[in-house]
Amino acid sequence: MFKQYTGKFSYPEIEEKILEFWKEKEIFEKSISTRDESKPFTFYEGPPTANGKPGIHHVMARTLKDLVCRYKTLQGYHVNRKAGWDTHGLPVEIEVEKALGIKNKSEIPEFGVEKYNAACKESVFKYKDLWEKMTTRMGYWIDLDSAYVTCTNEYIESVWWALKTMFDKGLIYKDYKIVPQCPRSETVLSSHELALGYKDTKDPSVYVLMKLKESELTTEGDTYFLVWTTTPWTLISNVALAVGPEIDYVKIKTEGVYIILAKERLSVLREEYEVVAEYKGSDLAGQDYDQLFNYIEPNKKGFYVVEGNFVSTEDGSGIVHIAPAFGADDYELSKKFDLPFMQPVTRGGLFTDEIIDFKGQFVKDADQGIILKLKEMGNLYKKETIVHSYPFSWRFDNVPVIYYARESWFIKTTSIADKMVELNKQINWNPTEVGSGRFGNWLEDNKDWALSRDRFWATPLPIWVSEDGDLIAIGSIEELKKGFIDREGKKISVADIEDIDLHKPFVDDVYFEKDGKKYLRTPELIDVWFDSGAMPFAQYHYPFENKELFENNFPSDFICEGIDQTRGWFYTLHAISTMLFENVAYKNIVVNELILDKNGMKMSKSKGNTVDPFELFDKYGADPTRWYLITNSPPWRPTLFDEEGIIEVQRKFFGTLINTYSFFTLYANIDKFDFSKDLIPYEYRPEIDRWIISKLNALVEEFEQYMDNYDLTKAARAVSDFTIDQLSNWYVRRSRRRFWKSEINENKLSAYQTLYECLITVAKLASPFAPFISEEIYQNLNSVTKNETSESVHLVRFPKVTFRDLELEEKMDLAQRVVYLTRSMRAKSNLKVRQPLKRIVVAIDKKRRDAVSYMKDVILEEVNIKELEVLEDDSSIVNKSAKANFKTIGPKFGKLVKKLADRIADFSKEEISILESTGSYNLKVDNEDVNLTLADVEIISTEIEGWVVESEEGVTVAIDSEITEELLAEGLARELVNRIQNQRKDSGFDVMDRIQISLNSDEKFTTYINQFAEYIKTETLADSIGSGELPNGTQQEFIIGDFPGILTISRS
RNA sequence: GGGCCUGUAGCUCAGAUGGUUAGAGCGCACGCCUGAUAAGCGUGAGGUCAGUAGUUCAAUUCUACUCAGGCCCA
Repeated sequence: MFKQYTGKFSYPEIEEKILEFWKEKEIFEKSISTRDESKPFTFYEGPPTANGKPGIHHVMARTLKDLVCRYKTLQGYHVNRKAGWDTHGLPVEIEVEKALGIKNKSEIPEFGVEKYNAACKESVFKYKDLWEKMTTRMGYWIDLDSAYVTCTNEYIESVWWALKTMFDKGLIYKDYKIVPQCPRSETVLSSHELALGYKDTKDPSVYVLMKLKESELTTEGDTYFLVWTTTPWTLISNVALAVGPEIDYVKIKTEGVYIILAKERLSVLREEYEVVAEYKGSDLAGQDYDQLFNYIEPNKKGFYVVEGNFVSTEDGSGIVHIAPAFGADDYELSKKFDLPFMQPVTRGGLFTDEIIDFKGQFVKDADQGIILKLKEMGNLYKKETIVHSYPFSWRFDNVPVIYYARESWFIKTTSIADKMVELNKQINWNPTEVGSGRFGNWLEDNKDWALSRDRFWATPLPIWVSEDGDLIAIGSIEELKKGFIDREGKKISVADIEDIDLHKPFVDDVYFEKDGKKYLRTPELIDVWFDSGAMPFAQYHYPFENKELFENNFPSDFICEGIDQTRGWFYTLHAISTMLFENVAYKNIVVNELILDKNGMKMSKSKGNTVDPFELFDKYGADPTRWYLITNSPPWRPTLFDEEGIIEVQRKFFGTLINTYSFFTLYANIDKFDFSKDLIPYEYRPEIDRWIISKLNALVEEFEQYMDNYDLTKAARAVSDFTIDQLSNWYVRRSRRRFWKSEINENKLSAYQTLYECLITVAKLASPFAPFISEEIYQNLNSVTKNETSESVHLVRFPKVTFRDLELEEKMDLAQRVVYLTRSMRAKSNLKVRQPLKRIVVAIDKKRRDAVSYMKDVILEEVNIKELEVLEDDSSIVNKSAKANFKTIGPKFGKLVKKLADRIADFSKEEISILESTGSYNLKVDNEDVNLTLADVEIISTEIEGWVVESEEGVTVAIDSEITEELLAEGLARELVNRIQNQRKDSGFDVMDRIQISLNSDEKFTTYINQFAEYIKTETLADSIGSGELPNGTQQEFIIGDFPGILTISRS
């Protein structure tokens, strides 16, 4: 017996049961072990940080990853799926600091770095259970047991190997980097933290005059550059001025002096002025000016004008003051022009002693004093206050963030930028625009990777420095063992220590001795992005172990993550692979966008619009949730999440699929169909069976193309459309009768075999997307037939295309069109389908005429009409009209198109018939000869004289609505059958029960009915129709047409 | 400020290598069907294809700009 569903179909219950089945039978393991290792499909899992709760967007990404891997498995690939956890980094530290009540970075050494890092490690796994639970529950198949973890010694060792390799290639160097930092805690802020702290604040807006040195620009008299800043304290460190090379500047005369500023910024001047000269920015470059403050003696040449393409004329004066220690653009320019570097400010934001007037003052507090000083010096042109958005430390109220140059280690990615751009072209990006746009531009505009971080919980930078600045890099534990640690005044070899931990503080205590010099570790850690970018090899502890395994699995065939990873994981994978292996890290990539709430807002805890995946799974099941996420919109478009959508998916696709399955089992169980009989060759099956099999194979073809193209949304939609429109609404509906007819013959067997094949194939195609329900259907079907050798739908081979009949598909398509037209006409003229009608007439072009005749029986049965007539070509009663085919006449006739189209629309019957019979027609438009062929014109039959018609795409249908006595009788009989059937059901009779019918109505009605007594009996499984009393019968009154009556039925 | 994406019916989304009638589902109104039935089908209402300009015989589609939303980076 096939399993039947009575009552409610509980998705979560079934899914839980399937999960147990998978676990018990080790289906996931088998999905890998049954595949040939020599045909690998490599997938890399981007490691999530497990210290936050998983959300709906994780379900999205994981569904995508899962379904591609499952699909490739069906295709016979060996798909290793190793999970991974990202465990290092600032987000972890922040969580821990909160938990421990640490407010300031400097408190951490007091607290104890060892204890602190232990807390970090623990915190990372806080939500690991929840993550694993979600992963399992949603059916994401990934090997959690062998997951790589970035904070293990093995993993770090591989990362060290990579760093040393780069170091040896000369790719790692030390330089300054401008970072936003909280002066109170002396902590560098990540961009995320920075974003937390923006608020509107009042700042001085100061215009300063800087005097030009004598040159051809100063011939008229004293000349000044007008310079604008909102951070007066940085003026002390000014070393240059920047202008936009293409920007127009003017020299004006005002208040007895000459001032240079951007032409577009003249409005900032406080007095009347007179323009005396104009320059391009490039003309000003190189002009020297006087140093504004003389606290610091420059160590090289500065104080001249340089070109900077970041200069704008949106605000200020169009001349930007440059202080390399306090701005990223500034610093970059200073490198380019070899400008002096002045940093008279401590990390805590206090002026150093050399600034005698302001020493010890917090820079922001010194602003007012500096402005006063400028006024005294006569260099202050104008002072205002502005309100603008400026970042503050999120840790402390009212502590402004200071941009500050700090020493940092860099990787020279610019030296391999060209290679990265070139390799990027080999990657199949989905969607393509991310690869060429967002990612491509990022590569083109490559800057060296700022590698180091001044924190505690991350991979230590394995570089040791001697007193005189010599560097050595350590690339393995083996090498580390050559170092020493001093414990309790004794020098111990690292090789003698058992519990080596490649983290702080252990590695900080290790030192090396070489050529009489002592090397100490540089205190920095590395960017946690380096960890994840190293996963292709670090996950296998390469090159220390698994050499072959790594080589066979590099590069990966497929990765998939959110768009926010563009400059994160996508980049670090690419950069590291390019540097170490001169190869791409991934060949195909699917990028998914964010999931927004139904109003298009970003989901966040503070807005309370987040969605708990577990709730969805419990309410609707994982499959409907997965299906919804994939089919709703392509993954690379922002998805508006709406629970209603899941309900709809559940009802429409899954509901229909299960309904179709239930229909099959209802009759298959009655007839004990178990597929034990031989397969009937497709050629010998009835038309409708051949048709649906052909459509099914078309689906398989289409599906495979979409999937191979990573068009996952389209693939799933195709499965859904087939199931609902073709399989359920046409095939099953058309074939119902064949299933419930009692005798078992070849025809019925064919119906079973056909529907069975459709169901099991749909289950296979849907299985990557909806792994649970497809498994359920597969198991139900196969447990009876044992037709398939695979233990699970996820172990089968992808279906092969076995049978197509394109001609038949086209014919059925046409038949469907005629049927839909006819139904629509019935609806409009209020002619119920149960009332048989005499005749329909179809007018259609010659080519398709035979096809309609051929499909006659299907059409007639479906619309309950007795005859179908296809009008012949020369039929005088068909009116035709012509329409221009713009696609062909456009290129041919160009400007004539409009007039020609009007002319064609006005074609007479005669003109159309000439064109139809000879295949061409000559005419003149605007005195130009025009030769039309049949292809240039679309000819449509628009009406048939004396009939009501409906037409669509060249198919015109007319209906003969005359109802004869006999047709009326048949219609009444059908109505009666309908009532009897309903009553059977209401009375709780079984489908197979035979019944007796008693009918009491007027004589005329009985006469009509008696003409169709046999028909009624067959349809309703009745042994007799009479008018006598029926004991134990159920009764109902009815009105059919104009006839009232009483109907009684009882079981025979 | 820069880069990228998006804007089509009340809602969620298709679509068009540029071709004259822009589709589907949901929702709404009306009707139908039903031995798959807490389903299904049809009909109808509902659109300046965000706006402006350009290219073209022809633009919702291509180009430029503008506006709105989103993401990433400054």
